[in-house]
Amino acid sequence: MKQTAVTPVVLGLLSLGPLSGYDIKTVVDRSTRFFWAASYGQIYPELRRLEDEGLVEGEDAPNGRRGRRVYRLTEAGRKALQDWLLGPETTIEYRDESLLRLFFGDALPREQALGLLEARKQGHEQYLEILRAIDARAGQDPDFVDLVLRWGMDFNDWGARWCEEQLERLRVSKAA
Amino acid sequence: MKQTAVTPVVLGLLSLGPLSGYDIKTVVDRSTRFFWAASYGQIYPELRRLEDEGLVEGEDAPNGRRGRRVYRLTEAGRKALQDWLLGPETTIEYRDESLLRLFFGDALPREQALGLLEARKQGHEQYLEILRAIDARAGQDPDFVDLVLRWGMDFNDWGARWCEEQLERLRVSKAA
DNA sequence: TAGTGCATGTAATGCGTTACATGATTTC
DNA sequence: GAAATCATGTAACGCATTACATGCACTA
Repeated sequence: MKQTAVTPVVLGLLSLGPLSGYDIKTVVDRSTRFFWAASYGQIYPELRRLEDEGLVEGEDAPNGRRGRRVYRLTEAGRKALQDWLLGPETTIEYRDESLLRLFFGDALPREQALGLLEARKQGHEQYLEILRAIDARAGQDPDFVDLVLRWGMDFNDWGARWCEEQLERLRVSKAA
Repeated sequence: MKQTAVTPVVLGLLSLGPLSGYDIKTVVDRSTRFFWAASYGQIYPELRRLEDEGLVEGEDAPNGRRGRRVYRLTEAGRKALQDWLLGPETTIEYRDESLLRLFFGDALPREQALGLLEARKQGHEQYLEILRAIDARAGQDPDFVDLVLRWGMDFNDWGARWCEEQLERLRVSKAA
């Protein structure tokens, strides 16, 4: 079975219930996009491909005259999702621009370099607020969906504290 | 000035001292690749582009008959790096496959889903070991290079603990 | 009736990785 | 003398994003 970056998201979201391509994009933008984005240009072709492979089944479900096609996971699709979940990890790729900046902080006067740390801290704090807002309106999400949201909040909380600690440490070592 | 993903790494690494394209790739693979990768296919064309723009200067420094070209940052290049360091953040894109798996953990029987968390924990532990090994042989790195390494170790330490805590919490809630 | 949201889809573009080619030098 | 490392470079490929096109339905 062919795998691209979008395959597991589509399969995974459909495991939570039937969705249209548009729905999938909407849900992605409200949830996984924080650690796994997907665009229309990937989603629609992928849905057709998965249907050809028998992993999902599409059904026309128009709203009045407006077309709409809803997909649901087949048994084979659920199996494929589980195989992926239990299989070996393939993609290990992070891109953290703020960390890259920090890494080159020595190219800046000390005060401005510390500003980079301060900015990172604020980034964490803002992120935490966004996630808290999502958390507040989150109803009864499945356990592991909830777990990942919790991770996001805990991580950003930790990250903000870490920056603060280092800021203090570096300010002291500068004074020394 | 044109910016691609590889621009800041090249400029940044050259700010620490003159390097060849090959050197840059080697250093990247030992340091930034954890949060910012780069390939030969990006590095070599980028060096020429940056030279055309006057941000770096290349000098032939062959070893015997074997060609070698070493680049150093110009004043304009240092300025460009600083501008980037202080400018607005552009790329915010994470890909965390392990988190994506966790997110869809509900599609698995409970025990196997908890295995996903356990696997993530082990991932953090292994990563931590790798970084500790780097830390041990790290000599006198610049402050902020050091800071980022420290971040990596602290983050993975935190991550492993977090997984452990959640594992305990979920095991209890299951028993309830 | 104008604007927003629903809904599907594709073409162009840009970019990064992979794989390959070439050859010198060092090390075992 | 074979293997690993140094060193540069490019072409092909795959993939994801962006932008665009189209049109219905609801609501202020």
